[in-house]
Amino acid sequence: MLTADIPPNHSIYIQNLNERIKKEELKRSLYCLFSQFGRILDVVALKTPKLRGQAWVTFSEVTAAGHAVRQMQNFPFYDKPMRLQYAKAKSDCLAKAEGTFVPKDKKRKQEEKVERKREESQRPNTANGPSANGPSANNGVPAPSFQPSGQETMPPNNILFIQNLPHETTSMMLQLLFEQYPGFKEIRMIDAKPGIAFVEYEDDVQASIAMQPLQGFKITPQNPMVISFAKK
DNA sequence: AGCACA
Repeated sequence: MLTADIPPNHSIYIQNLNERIKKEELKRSLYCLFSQFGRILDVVALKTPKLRGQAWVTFSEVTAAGHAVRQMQNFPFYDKPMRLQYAKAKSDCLAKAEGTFVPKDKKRKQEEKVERKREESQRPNTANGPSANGPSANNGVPAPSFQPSGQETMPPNNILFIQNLPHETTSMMLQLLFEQYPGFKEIRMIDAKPGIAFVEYEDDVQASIAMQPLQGFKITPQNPMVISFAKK
């Protein structure tokens, strides 16, 4: 089994992410998407040359990470199928919580210990030449199946915007879910736009209270719903 | 492809 000889970990390692998405939006969207599996302790994404297109999501429970890796494999996210594995190392946030966190310079020393075997008198100048990566015009990738496109960062609103619903979803199904929370007013769906819905509450606070427990709720196994505040 | 915590 080539896929992963990596032992279970609280953190999952995600690759093949859309590199055009800004770091903060990416982290927000990953948080929304993965919170269905359990409590998320941290999301890490860097845009450095070596680390772009990748992210780590750390769960409070290893079992949550396991479910995430299996169920979200190849999930189309910003138009690209996610590749998921367990992370290879423990996340710093967890190590800090356990009090076993080793600051970075000490970590370096440990690595050097291993490298001492190959002690080289001098490093040949084979290091990275000037990067030949021009700003390649990211060949326009259109209309993904799941495109949060900044919605997560909307300010609170009494209307919620729901995405990634299976096309067979009815407003009655959604009502059963959303009316459990106080202040519920109505569901609005648009026949010409399957897969999305608007849910109205009396006020912003009630809307955000409903958003949290229903975030990532699955009407079918393939459709964790993605909830954000509607645009004003 | 690429396994970090700015």
